[in-house]
Amino acid sequence: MSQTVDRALSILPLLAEGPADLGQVADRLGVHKSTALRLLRTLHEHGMVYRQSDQRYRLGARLIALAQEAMENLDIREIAHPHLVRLNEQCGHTVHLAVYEEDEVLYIDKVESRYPVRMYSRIGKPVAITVAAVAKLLLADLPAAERRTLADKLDYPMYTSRSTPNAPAFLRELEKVREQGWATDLGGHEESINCVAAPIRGADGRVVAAMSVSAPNVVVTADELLTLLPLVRRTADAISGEYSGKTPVKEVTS
Amino acid sequence: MSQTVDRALSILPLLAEGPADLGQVADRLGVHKSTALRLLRTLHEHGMVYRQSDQRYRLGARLIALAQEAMENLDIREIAHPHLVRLNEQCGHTVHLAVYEEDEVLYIDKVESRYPVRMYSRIGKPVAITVAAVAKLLLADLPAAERRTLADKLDYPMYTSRSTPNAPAFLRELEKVREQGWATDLGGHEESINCVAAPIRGADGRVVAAMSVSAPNVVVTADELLTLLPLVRRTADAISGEYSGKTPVKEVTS
DNA sequence: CTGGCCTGTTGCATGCTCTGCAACATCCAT
DNA sequence: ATGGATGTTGCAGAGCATGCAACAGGCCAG
Repeated sequence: MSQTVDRALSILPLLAEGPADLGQVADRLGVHKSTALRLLRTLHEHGMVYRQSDQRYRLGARLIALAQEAMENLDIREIAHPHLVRLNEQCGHTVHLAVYEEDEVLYIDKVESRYPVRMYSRIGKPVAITVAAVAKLLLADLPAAERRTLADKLDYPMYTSRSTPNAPAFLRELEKVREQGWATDLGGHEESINCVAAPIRGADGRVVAAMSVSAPNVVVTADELLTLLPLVRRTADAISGEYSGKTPVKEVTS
Repeated sequence: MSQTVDRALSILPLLAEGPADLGQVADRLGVHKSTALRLLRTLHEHGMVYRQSDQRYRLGARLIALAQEAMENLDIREIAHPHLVRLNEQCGHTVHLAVYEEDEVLYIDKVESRYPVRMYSRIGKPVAITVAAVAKLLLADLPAAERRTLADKLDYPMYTSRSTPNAPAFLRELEKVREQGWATDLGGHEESINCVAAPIRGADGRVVAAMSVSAPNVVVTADELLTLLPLVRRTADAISGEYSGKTPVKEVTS
């Protein structure tokens, strides 16, 4: 809607791929160098980009700090965290918390496995949306029409032979997940890693977040992991209860 | 430099304080509601802000994802991480890695203490710049003029009775840190927590990052923690060596 | 040393694009 | 129903971003 801002913001994902110099930015934006320079300057003043010693630009520190504050403002996270920790203490595996927002699913919290083998994932990282158990739960709760639109828009990378191959298969899976009220990912993202996930619901019954327990085959088999399902669901329900019960009003001392 | 972008970006820190509605945003920007609306719409299209169910805006998921990528692009982090883990295995305490950028110091990596008592800090969180040991190291390396300018600009919150009280004291402390090549924070941020920190230097000898070991009084006394100094310095030097040695050129497959 | 080439920077005139206004829409509480 | 919130749209005017061209500075090769 606003051309200038639109262009400026387009610079950020571009720089996320790696540092770039003025010329490269101008080219990829399709604008004159001087225009790109002024946009970058403005971004710089706000700390959104940083100019490294070789004069190239990369994403700046303020961006990281803002994202940090953004995550701390998500109150599901605060409420859920102690529960996640407790679950981790009980089962020992990696526990994740994720939310859906505008065609993306993001991990917003994580408690590491106490086993030496850890999986690669990071808070803030977008989830493999077509295969992750938490993603299935979050998407399964969308209205059917929206689900279909989104499913068509997605790519279906074959991380492994058990990855969701295409939109129809994905929609069928979502329907199943929707009915059973929980989800799994059995080697769909990484061959040797399995997950069980359960939904966290708000007062109105809508899914506001999802949590999962993940473990590699070498630690527990998929079947053994599935025995944890009741525990995971109980934890998720406990969080749901607390989230719905407490006043969702946040007092911010500004 | 660019008014429109400037205004749009000003919205982000504003929303970081907490969700706000259109009117509040317009007021605090000093613009007409319709203007604020269009800016917010543009931010929304880029996923930088999110409109929650009560129509208020808050920071969006793309911001978090971008920050995530930004951190992954910092190569000091990749190089340092295994060293930090090893140090943590040796001493058991919380290990932090931080960088300075444009008047801010940020934690960019952390390995948690293996003791049950943990300290509150998060990756991406800005550091208490006037007291943290890592901050002192990073600032002590700036040119004297810049140091003075910055010191004047800062606030000096008295977190504890041992916090740095004002600019002159801070500059004196920086001078000392600069000469000795390491730094401590003995209860300057939280009464019962002490840190020892050492600098990580690039090929040109400039400090590019700083790392610290932190532990609460209840686990080890300040004196005991200080005995770890040689180990911390050795680790920092090892990282420095690897960072300088390797080709700093980053190949990006675009 | 000197010339060419590359990248980043500045001043300026043009006109596109952003702005504020006012009217409208919508919702809630009175 | 009626008033007053809040969010939204169309429009005309002008403020501001744009691209151009000229300049500055670094780097390499000759």
